Formats: sequence, C-alpha cells, structure tokens
Amino acid sequence: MSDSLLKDFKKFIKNKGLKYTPEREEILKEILEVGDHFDVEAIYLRLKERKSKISKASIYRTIPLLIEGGYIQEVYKQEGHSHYEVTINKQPHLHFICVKCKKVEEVGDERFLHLIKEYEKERNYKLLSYHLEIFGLCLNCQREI
Amino acid sequence: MSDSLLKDFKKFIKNKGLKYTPEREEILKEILEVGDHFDVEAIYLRLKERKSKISKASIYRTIPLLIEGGYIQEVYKQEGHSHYEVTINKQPHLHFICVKCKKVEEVGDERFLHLIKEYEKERNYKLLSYHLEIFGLCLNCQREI
DNA sequence: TTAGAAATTGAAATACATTTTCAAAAACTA
DNA sequence: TAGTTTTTGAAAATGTATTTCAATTTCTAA
Ligand SMILES: [Mn+2]
Ligand SMILES: [Mn+2]
Ligand SMILES: [Zn+2]
Ligand SMILES: [Zn+2]
Repeated sequence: MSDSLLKDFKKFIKNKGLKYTPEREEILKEILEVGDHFDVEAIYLRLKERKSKISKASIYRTIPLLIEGGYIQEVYKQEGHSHYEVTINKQPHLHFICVKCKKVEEVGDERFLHLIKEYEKERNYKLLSYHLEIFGLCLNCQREI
Repeated sequence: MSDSLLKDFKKFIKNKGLKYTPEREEILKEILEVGDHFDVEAIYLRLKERKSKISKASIYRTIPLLIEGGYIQEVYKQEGHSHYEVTINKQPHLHFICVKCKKVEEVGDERFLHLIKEYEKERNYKLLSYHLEIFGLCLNCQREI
C-alpha cells in the first residue's frame, strides 16, 4: 500500500501532462490491494462494493496508463477478456494454466530468464517483456479423467 | 497438400460422430495452403476469392475442431482477434513480436522446449502446449527511434 | 483566490470478434 | 431411398473494449 508508489504514480501522470484524478488513484489502489491476477470486471465489482461510482470506462482508460508506467502488465487472455497482474515487487515468472479447471499457477525461474536474455543477444532484439504460458492438466485434473 | 492428411481428418471427424462436409474439407485445405500464420478473416477472404460461398460462421465452427485434431493451434491474439498456425510438420517454436512494426518472427529452439519439459516433470503437469511470446523491438525499429 | 482552458468523467452509443439461433439443405444410416 | 441427424449460411445476439459527448473536475496563471 506504499504511499511512495502513489506519489510515483502521481509524478508519472503529471509528467505526461495528464491530470491526477481521484478515479485514477482509486483504481491503482484497488489493483494493488488485489495483488493477484485480476480482470476489469473484478476491479469494477470491488470498487462498487465499496460504494465507489467509478465506471468501467474509467478502468479501461486507466489500464493502458498503468501498463505504460510499468505498474501492471497483461498476462493472458481467457474467456474472451484480458487478465492482468501487478508487476511491482514481482519477479518475472511464467504461468501454468490448467485447461480443465482453469487454475493458473505461477512459477518463477531464473533459468528461463537467463535463456531469454541469451536470445536477446543472439537476435539483436531489444527485449521489453515476454509471456510464457504452459497449457496442460494439473495433478488434480489428471486424476479425475 | 497431402491426401493422407485429408483422409486422416475425415477419419477424425467421423470418429467424433460428425459429418464430413465439403465446407470442413475446404477450410482445412485452404489453411494448409496458407502455411503461415493466419486469422479467420484471411481464410474467409481467400475462400471468397476462389468463389467459395463458405461463411465465416463455418470457419469459426471448424477452427475448434482443427485445434482438437491437432492440425492447428492458436498462437497469439493481436488487434482484438486470434491468430493461428498449422502445427503439422512444424517444430515447436517461439515468437518474437516487434511492438512497433508488429512483425512476428518465428524462432525454433530446443533449449526452451527442454526447459519446459523439465518444468513439466518438476510440477507434475501433463503438458499439452505452450505459448512463448517475446515482445521487443526488432533491429530495424531500434534504429528508427 | 478565481476565471477559464484543457482534460476527465459516467453513461450511452458504437465497434467488432465470436457465438448462437433457426429454418433450409446436406450427410448419413439402415 | 426415406428418415433421422447434423450442418449450413444469414441474421441476431453476446460480450469485451472503445468512442462520443455533455457535464464536471483539474489545474494554471492572473
Ligand atoms: Mn502471474
Ligand atoms: Mn509460429
Ligand atoms: Zn486443473
Ligand atoms: Zn519492428
């Protein structure tokens, strides 16, 4: 819930010549509070529950700003919509997605990051981000078949 | 354009208790002919060009069958819609996506596949497929900044 | 502090990919 | 070949995301 993070966000917004509104701050706060993976609907409902009048449009409008600022990133699309996660204080990781129960498991790993960095050099790409999703059956769902 | 592949597909369809229609066959043929990454719109337009009356609905309905049969897979979503690729006779590979010019480069590599298989063991997952997308700037777009 | 320019908001309209509905047509089975 | 079942194209419906617009808010600089 770090105050300094919000100050940082304010600076980021002002630097872009935009206005720092309570809506933008509330949305970021709510997202930080979830911590986990989230989607627009979840944030909207959580805000609503605490009597906030913030519209979905505002959430949709704020998300690209949060991505640009490096606060969150899109992690995957499922059931027709995007899922995001907070990137602040998070190690890079990959996602195991069970195709049956839809459970998403995070796996942090340096072996992988190392391999990607090697690739970056080999290919002369400037690496910005990556997504690795592994689809399969979790232990539970393997048993149930 | 292997005939045996179409026979195989017919078998697959019949095995599922479905009917083998010219639409389904034409769609698979067209997809095999593209070879490269494709989306629904592209297949629809190509079919239209050769005077086929096949509707988009049929393409949308056929794609899940082709995925289930292991003929194609979804590789990424961009600009709001899905992109697929033929998996037959293709090595597993990853995708470099340039965030500026949107170019998608395929890179085959066993090091990644090997690492993923290791995870599979470590995690007791049954691996079905994976997506690795690396976002960055290609050499050209790095220069232009 | 306050006026006024510029950006932002919520609500509704719109865009657009995908799915569903439905009646007509085609595929299959016996 | 008749009868059952599935599939088809067209149109309607769905659901996510974006855009429009008038009202409101932020912010700057008198
Ligand atoms: Mn994650
Ligand atoms: Mn590919
Ligand atoms: Zn599972
Ligand atoms: Zn590029």
